[in-house]
Formats: sequence, structure tokens, C-alpha cells
Amino acid sequence: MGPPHPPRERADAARNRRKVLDAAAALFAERGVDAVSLDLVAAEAGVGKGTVFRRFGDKSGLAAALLDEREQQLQRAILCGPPPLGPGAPPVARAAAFTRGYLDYVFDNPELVRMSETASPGARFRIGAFRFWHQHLAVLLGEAGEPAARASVLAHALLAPLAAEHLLAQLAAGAQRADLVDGLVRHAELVVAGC
Amino acid sequence: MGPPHPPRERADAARNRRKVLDAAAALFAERGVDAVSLDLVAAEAGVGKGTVFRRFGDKSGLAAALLDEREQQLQRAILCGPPPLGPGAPPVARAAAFTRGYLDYVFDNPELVRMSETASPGARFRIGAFRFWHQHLAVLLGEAGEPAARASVLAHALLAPLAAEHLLAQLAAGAQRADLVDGLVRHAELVVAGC
DNA sequence: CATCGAATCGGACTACAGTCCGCTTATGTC
DNA sequence: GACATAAGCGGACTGTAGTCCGATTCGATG
Repeated sequence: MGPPHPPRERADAARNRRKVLDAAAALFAERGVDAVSLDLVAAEAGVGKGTVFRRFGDKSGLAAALLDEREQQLQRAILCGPPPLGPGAPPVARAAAFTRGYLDYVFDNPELVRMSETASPGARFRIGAFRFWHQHLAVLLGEAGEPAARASVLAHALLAPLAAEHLLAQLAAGAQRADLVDGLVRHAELVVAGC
Repeated sequence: MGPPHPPRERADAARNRRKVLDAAAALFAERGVDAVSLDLVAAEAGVGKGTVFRRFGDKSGLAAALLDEREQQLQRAILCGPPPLGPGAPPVARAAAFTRGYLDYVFDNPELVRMSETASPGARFRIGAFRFWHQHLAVLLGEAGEPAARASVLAHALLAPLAAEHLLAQLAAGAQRADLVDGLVRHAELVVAGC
């Protein structure tokens, strides 16, 4: 058999995706994530509205695409980076390191993360990355001795307070970033240590 | 001085509020919370659109108004009901009882709670009730020995996974309600016990 | 290079959230 | 009971999310 005609992305499609991502990054940085409509992104990118929606679905998909690289970086560090974030350290230390790493990721661009999580209802859980974080924590909890059903729920409990919306709400209420990191790392340690 | 003209609610305003709440309850129950627009609620209630928005702000406000009674019931039980939910029991037991009570409240009407939490961004934290729950847990954590800044963050961490959106996502992913309750009660115990 | 099938494009279109302001109606006073 | 005042009403209006499908462009093939 010859080459199975791998369905490559068309050249114009790739070009348009870049134009949209560049325009979105510029507009988000300039005016703030909330003040930018997808209409505007499309106009600025010089493409039609339908193109933006077909490719990214909604604003949360667009935000997720912009965050993709940073996110994969963290995933790689977990899968094959040095401990305690990567494999090799005990579960409590890995969970604490994950919490720090994830908070760094969120605080890097909180508005964008919030948008990727909340633009459409349940968006956060549909993202592939969420499953990755959840799976990682559930495995750590399993290693620490929790039964599977409970480990899954506790993994959710560890991830829930890391949502950008929660963090931003606490900052807006006057909390310090250092206190958030401190409290959430302790939270992770307490839960994984399991008393 | 005479009576200071207490700004009472006008009779027609009260009548309209009832009409809107009744129409909303009926439509939400019949078609599901998501499939009902406020336009439709206004039409069904026989009032203008502006009336609905002026009084309830948005769909989350309307949902919150419908939940108000059930919510105050839980608040009363915490403030002056019998232990372990009410005062008198040790912090760990009270936090566990709160978790059970709150989950009962959410599972009573999950779609409505989700709407009250997510219709507008950050809605959950603006509701007065959220502050109440947060304060309650922060006090319990303080009694258990946590310093104030950390107690506030941990109280957030206890509340975050109780969001209807999280619970519904887990149910949709196949989790059982009993496992959620079990895991989240344990979560609360672990955090308040503080190792 | 000409042709063809299919993937992609783009903007008109629908529906909804939320605002605004001239009109109506209730309430308290004489 | 009539009046003055302010609170409340309601629907027209604006801007955005998201859909849809006829027109266009791509890339492979002979």
C-alpha cells in the first residue's frame, strides 16, 4: 500500500489558526480577556466569525489553545522531570510539588486560565488536561493507600480549590498569594498524608 | 418625630415578585434550568423583561431567590440547631456534619444550585450565603488550631469541591452519590483534624 | 496545467442577556 | 376623594454567542 493519505491540515487552515491565535493573544493582553468578543478577534485576525468558532468552539477553547504550550510543559515535568514533581519522590511530596507547579501555571496568566475554565459550563472538566491532573493525583492517593473510589473524589477535592476563579476571588478579598500557596500546599499534604 | 417612613415594598412589586418566582419555579421544573430564558420567565409571569432583571439581576439571582428558604434553614441549624451540626460538638464533627448537610442541600436541587453559582462569573462568592459557610468553616478551623490566614484558605479548600458543578461533573462521569458524600466527609475530617 | 472532490471559509441570521427611559400606578397627605 | 411624589413597570434597543450553508479555495491526480 502507498502512503495512507494522512489527513493533513490544509495550509490555509493552519495560516488562519495562527492569525487567530496571534490576534487573540494581542487583544487579550491589550484589553483584558473579558473585554474581547470573538467577533473582535475574528475582525482583527482578518477572518470570518465562523472560522473562529469552528476551530475553537468558544472563548474557553481559544483560551485553552493559547495555554496549551505552558500546560504541556507542566505535564512533561510530571511525567519525566526530576523529583519531587517528577517520578521518584513519595506521594505527599509529589502532591505538594504538583500544587506549587500548578499554582505557578495559574498565576502566570490567571485571567486566561479562568476563561479556559469557565467560558462554557463544565468547560473545566472537558479539557483533556483536567483528566491528566485528576489521574495524576488519584494515582498518588492510591499509592498513599486510599481505595480507588475515594481516591477519585479526593483528587477532585484537591483540584477544586486550584480553580482560577477561586484563587482570583480570594486575591480580590485581600488574600496574599504567598498565603494561598502556603495553605493549598498544606491542604494537599494533609489530604495525601491521610492522617 | 413621627414614624420615619420605613421604605416598605410596594404591593404591586410584591405581587410581581411572587408571579415571577412562581413562573420561574414552574418553568425550571418543567423544562430544566438551562432551557429557560429570562425572556420566557417574564412572559410566563405576565410581566415585562425589565421587571425580572431589575429585581433579580440575572439568572443566578433568580435561582438564589428560589433557594433562599432552604438555605436559611441550613444556616439556622448551624447557628442554633442540635449538635453536631449546631454548636456544642468538636470542630471535626461539626465540619463533617456541615459537609453532609450542605451536600443534602445541593443534591436537593443540583441544577438550581449550579445556576445560582455560575450564571455570572464569580457569582458564587458574591452570595451572602457563601460568606456564611466560609466564615463557619474558618471558625471551626481556628478552633482546631490553624492560624487565621491559613484557616481562611483551608475553608475555601473545603468549600470548593462542594460546588454543584463539581458534583454534577463527577456524577456524569459515573461516580455514585454515596461515594461523593463519603469522600468529601473524609476530606473535611482530614483537613480539620490537621494531622 | 486543467479538473475534481472535499475541506474550509465567512458573514448573514437567530436567540438571548442586559440596559434604558418615558409611562403607569401606588402610597401618603390634605 | 383628589393631588403630588416617587417607586415601579415594560418593552424597545444594543451587543454578543453561536449556527448554518452557499461560495470559495485547496491539494491531489492524470
